[in-house]
Amino acid sequence: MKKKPFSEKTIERLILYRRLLMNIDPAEKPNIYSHELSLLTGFTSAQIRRDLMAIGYSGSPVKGYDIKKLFSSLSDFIDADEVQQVAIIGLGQLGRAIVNYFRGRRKKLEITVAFDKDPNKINRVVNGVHCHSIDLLEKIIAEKGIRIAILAIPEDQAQTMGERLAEAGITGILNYAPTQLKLPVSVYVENRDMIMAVEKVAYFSRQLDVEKPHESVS
Amino acid sequence: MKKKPFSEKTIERLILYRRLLMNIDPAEKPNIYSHELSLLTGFTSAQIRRDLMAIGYSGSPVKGYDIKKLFSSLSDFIDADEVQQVAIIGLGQLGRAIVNYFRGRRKKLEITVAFDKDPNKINRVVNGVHCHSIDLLEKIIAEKGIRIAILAIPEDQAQTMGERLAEAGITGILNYAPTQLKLPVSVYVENRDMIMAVEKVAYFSRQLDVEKPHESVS
DNA sequence: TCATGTGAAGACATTCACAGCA
DNA sequence: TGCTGTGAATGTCTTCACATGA
Repeated sequence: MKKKPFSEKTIERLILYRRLLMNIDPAEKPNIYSHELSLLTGFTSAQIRRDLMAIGYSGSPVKGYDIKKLFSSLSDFIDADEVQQVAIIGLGQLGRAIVNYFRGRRKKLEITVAFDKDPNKINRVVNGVHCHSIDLLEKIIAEKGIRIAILAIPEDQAQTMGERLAEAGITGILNYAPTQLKLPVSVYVENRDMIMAVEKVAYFSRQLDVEKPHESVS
Repeated sequence: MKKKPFSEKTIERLILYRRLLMNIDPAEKPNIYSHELSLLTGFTSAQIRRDLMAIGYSGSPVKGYDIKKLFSSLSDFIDADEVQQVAIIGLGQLGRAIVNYFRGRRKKLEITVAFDKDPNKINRVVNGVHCHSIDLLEKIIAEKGIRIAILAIPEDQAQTMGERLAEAGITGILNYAPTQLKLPVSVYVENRDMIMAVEKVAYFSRQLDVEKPHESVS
């Protein structure tokens, strides 16, 4: 009856566990211990046991976790039953890179349509995805029942486009524009500003340098 | 004497505050209150006051925060004194998109060199950045004293390249490959796997849909 | 009056440490 | 013996709520 929602951090870890398990052949290695997952992920083994407990998966004290079953439990939890369609807005260099990189990587997620305003792209297939005029956004999203969008457009258009997406029925946005979208709480927004990411890395890199200025004298 | 380190989340917020202030003309609007920043960011005003307190900036109870001074305090905190150079590894579609997007956006951060193994790119200027052979990685990073790298290469090469970077003196890596890099703690790694990001958005989007299935009956 | 700065409380997340089991 | 599952403890982050000051 009581379903306490999972935190963003927990979800990220669960997604990571699954990705790591993908690289293991269950025929070669059928089981895995929490301390092994700890080595692979960098999280503590207690953390991992708690996460797996949270999705209701149980291992065996003798064999650890059954990789095949754990993988499938994680997938049941992470994925929807049906394939979730994703729309990408903006087929500039970044948009095309994302489409390219994404295609075929996940069974239950598919970028099925793109939107752009460049006439050279409209009604053409770019990197395997059909590109429509941005004018048809609302119509096509409604027709296809799409709920997820990736925003890869310049910042000055991001807020307006975010609003259009929300209005069109999108409930999840992955935003690559360096803009803090102001949208109703009924839309989940994940920001991936690259500049901020570099700034953050630069900051922490610098902290490490300060602690241990030159490793020249080893 | 005691400097308790800033958390990643705090740093992210500080970077965001600065970015938002960039969009405000101090001539038009010289001051800003914490509750105004709260509206812009979505964080509570108490949170914002604490963050600004943490970097030692004080506002006035009457006028709030002086935008010009706050901006400069934030910059002093976030930025290094000198320009920090950044190397990008991999000039595929994603790498070029990043370079393109990044150039000239921040005064104290500059992508000064790229590496690739494609002979068609080596020794050419791509999107304004000189591309070197990956064979020269260690040499050029040492010569230029670069400490920050962006990894935009396929996952099967990411771990090896991460190790080379660490060995070459890099202390901060922004990793776009879907790989959990195993590197010494003396290197700060920020992962930006796009697939994981989409999976996360898909998950939370779905949670919202479940709570409020169809907004058709408005 | 209304905003800042902040001690204290509260919420949330992680780790400890051990019972229980095969 | 050596793991999982988990109550309890600890640690971290966020918010509350109010003293203070113009």
